[in-house]
Amino acid sequence: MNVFTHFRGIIDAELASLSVAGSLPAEIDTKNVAVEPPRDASHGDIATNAALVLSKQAKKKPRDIAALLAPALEALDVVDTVEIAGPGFINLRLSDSFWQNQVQGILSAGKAFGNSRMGGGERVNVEYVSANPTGPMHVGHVRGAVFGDALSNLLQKAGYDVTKEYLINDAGSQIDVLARSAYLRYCEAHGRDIGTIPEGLYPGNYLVPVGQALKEKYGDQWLDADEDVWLATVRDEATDAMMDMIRDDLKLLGVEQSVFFSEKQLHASGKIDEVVEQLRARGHIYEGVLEPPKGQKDEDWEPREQTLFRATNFGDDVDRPLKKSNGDYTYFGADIAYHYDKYQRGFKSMIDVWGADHGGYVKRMQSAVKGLAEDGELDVKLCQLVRLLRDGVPVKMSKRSGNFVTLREVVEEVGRDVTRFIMLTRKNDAPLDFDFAKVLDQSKDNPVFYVQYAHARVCSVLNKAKEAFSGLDTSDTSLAGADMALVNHPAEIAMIKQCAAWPRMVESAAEAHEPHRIAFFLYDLASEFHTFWNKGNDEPSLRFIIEGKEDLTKARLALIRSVAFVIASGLEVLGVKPLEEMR
RNA sequence: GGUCCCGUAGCUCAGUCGGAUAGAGCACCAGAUUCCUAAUCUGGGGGCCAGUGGUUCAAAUCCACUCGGGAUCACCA
Repeated sequence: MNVFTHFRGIIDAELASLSVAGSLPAEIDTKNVAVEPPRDASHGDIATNAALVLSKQAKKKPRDIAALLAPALEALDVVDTVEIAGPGFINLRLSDSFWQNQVQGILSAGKAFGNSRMGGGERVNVEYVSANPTGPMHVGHVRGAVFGDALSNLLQKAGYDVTKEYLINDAGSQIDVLARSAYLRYCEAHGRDIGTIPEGLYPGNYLVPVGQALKEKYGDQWLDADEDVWLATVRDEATDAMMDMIRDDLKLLGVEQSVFFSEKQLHASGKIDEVVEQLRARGHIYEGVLEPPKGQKDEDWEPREQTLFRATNFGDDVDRPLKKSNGDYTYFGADIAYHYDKYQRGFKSMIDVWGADHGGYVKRMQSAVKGLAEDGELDVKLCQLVRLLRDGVPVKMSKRSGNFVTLREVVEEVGRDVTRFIMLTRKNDAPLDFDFAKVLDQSKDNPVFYVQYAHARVCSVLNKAKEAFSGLDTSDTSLAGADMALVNHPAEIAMIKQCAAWPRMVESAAEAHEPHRIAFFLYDLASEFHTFWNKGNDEPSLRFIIEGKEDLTKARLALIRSVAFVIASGLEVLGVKPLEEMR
């Protein structure tokens, strides 16, 4: 249960009955009322600004409203004290027994603790990665992949019905380049000397096996043939091969999307025409000439009449072209149709995860969604660059020479779990440093290690306890029956409170579409746990296993088992496996 | 020139729908060590939240402008 929404319900009910009693106006708007943990723990466990928010509506002083509300809250069994503080905050302090009782709930929920119904089963589409199928995944793709995946998991946990999706950009001119590059390798497979790969084609060795496969499947029929003979087939074959490779790479990272949507199919199905006509019918499209961009001299710029979408009607800066000079649709044109397709498939809520270099594209896409469907919602999350380092020294990469670090290399060197966790240790729109040495460091400076270590320590204590008390049942159901009243040290209660904050964390992170908050929360929780552990060094009576006191030991085991469940629950969102022992 | 993102302790960064005395890690300073895993621990100093103005009972948070850093700007995706 989410402690704060629980009390929110109680406070709302009390406000309503004050309305009925005439102490507050009949119609009150409580949507800005917050029931949350106070920033300063000395203010208690739960704080509400209700009196402040309602002051103007009720035409009463905040502290007077607080005084109306306080008695009913004071009357609750689980509330120890109620105080009216500062300008009119109401601070509640809950009884130890209330917190102690939370442990049982956590143990019975297990890793499902924190699951929320906030989303109400609403369908959400999260599109991420969508790397061009022209080569293997490289580090630049990793962050978006991990972010999108964790965000999807997070939304799922918060009660949304999430579809993880990938758009295959298999229609653009880069696919022709891919096909020509693969064709060269096909010639090479037939023993031709291809020399150095010409500028503008993909030089990577990963196309060698594709050339081989083409040779085996199609023989020598295309040698010395015109491009229009083989291009279409090689395009398809090469794209398929690249997508297989990309799916394998993603699998290494633990990313498995359920829908792979082909841009080419979008063109072929006539969907784009359909959507453009629909926009035209709504008056969002016209033929016109754009102003040249200011401040930047572009020699090639020439005024030209083209098909434009009135993005400016929806907050964009200029209207955007839907067709290229050769009559083909622009990527934007196709993308509008793609988003409309998602909408028609039942996703009113869509999230796109892009690299930060696509930031200039956000407004026009959101404009298009608004232009097509008033109730459609598109949130675009931009992921900033990852700086790869090795012992503090930047790793040099050059895309031109094909010398980039691949996703596979990263995952094979440091592991999936470490890669995923580190990618979420920064806000998505802030740049992130990824140091091969530091992420494997086994010290508290490394958040992955620190969190994993906390989980492993709990597992280790549970094992030790079975040795200390022969026949002790440490199963979750047994621990759930422990006498939690024995766990009453302030540090223990604080530990429970932090675990109990987990459901609220899930909801707020999901609402903000910010999975990194989970990583920070886990770090804080682990930190609290380690600190508690260390207290046992100074004060042996605070250790988890107390010889001769089986009931107390069991209660403490129940507590730390809860901590482990919350950590496991959080790691699951991040797509990281909790460790039962280190190394 | 337009647009978007960023600017918080010496460094790297958190900061929830606007909420009470702005937090953490590193670094620095001072202590601790027979201990369930020392793969260290405890405590301390350190801030004009880039700046100015505005909205509000209340602003790091919202709005406007300025400064500084990055990204991007029809016919690529």
